[in-house]
Amino acid sequence: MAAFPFTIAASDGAARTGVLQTPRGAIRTPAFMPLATAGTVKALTVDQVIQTGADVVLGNTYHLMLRPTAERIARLGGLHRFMRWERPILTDSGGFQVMSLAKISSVAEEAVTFQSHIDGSRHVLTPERSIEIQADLLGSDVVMQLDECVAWPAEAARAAEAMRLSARWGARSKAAFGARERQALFGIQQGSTFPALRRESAERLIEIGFDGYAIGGMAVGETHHAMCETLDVAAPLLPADRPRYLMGVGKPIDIVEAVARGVDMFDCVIPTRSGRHGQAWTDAGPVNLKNARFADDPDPLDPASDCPASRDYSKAYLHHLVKADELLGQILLSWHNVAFYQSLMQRLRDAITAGTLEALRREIQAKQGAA
RNA sequence: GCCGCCUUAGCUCAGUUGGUUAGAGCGCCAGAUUGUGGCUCUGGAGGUCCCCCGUUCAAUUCGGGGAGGCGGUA
Repeated sequence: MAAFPFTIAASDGAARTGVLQTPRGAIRTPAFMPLATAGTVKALTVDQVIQTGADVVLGNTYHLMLRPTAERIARLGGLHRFMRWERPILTDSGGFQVMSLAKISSVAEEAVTFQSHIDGSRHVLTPERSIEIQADLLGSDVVMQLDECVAWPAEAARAAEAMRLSARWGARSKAAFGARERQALFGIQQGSTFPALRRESAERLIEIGFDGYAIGGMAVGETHHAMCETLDVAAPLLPADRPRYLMGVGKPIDIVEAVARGVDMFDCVIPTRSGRHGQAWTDAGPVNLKNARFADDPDPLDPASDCPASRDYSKAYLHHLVKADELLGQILLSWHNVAFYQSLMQRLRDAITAGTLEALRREIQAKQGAA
């Protein structure tokens, strides 16, 4: 397969900054991918997402295969045209959502079967079908292999079983994906918090050979400390010349610590979901705009921001919108949060280039550490 | 004027066959949320049970009077 060029422009300790070049545009790393689960970054227009500085968004096999179905999206010209996002899209394989969302699911060697959370209908997802949906029907730029993600905490034997199944599914995914010029396939490391399992997983994935390597099985309930300890082991096991993607992470403090350990890509529900629930992420940590103390606060969230949502609306107004359950409250806070996360990534990239990551890390630890 | 019904938390209402700290929903005040069910969950504060008198060991509950509200009727 033709790997997307990944150029590392600067390093600072284990951290690195660079560009993953795709046919639909550059992804500046470290990168944060807002979630466009159902073909939309919830509450935001494509223009707003672009304004925040996002290079890539994440779409979801599980949701889109159920509604409106992958075949319909294919008939309508693929996911990019469907949602009017012409930049890169990374799609998740559906494995995680089957675990976390489906009413009933069972995992077998051949496939995972589950019942839709939407209407209870039964579905079967194989590694090959997940590749077909992502690569052929949705037209994803970065395709993720189907994997099995175990909940935390996990017994070592259970984690090993899921890790090895994920590796076998990785091989099947690679075979189904074949050689493609304009799309990339990422493998997913599993193994919970067990160093030996992370090592075995990495070895199996590298033997198969992927365009990028994800660290899965994190952000499933483990502590920040446990995540950092796992990353200490897991990240260096993955090829340094390929992008490393930590799936589902996280809070600003999580992202900073992962970047310092050599991770290049992230996705997380936090900025958009917490925005819809009245929470704004700021340099001083998360604030809940529902709190009565903002009722008379005339200042914006961040007067120095380029984002209109951060700069032009008072906290008193945002408080009112959230309390009144107005749609604009969800829109403005989602917009602000996605912009804040993109700003954070830009600061990380700049700090790595300047060799000052440690200072930024300490600053964010001090301000966001308790969050 | 007369008849009937009603008055319990900020709001809408349960309830107490008379018996320790009187409840719910919503609202309010906070918290949770990590490869998104626009879902949801968890705490907390808040009451002169309309007022007065009486009966009773004990009244938000029973009786009488009063005040306010709603409906009907002259």
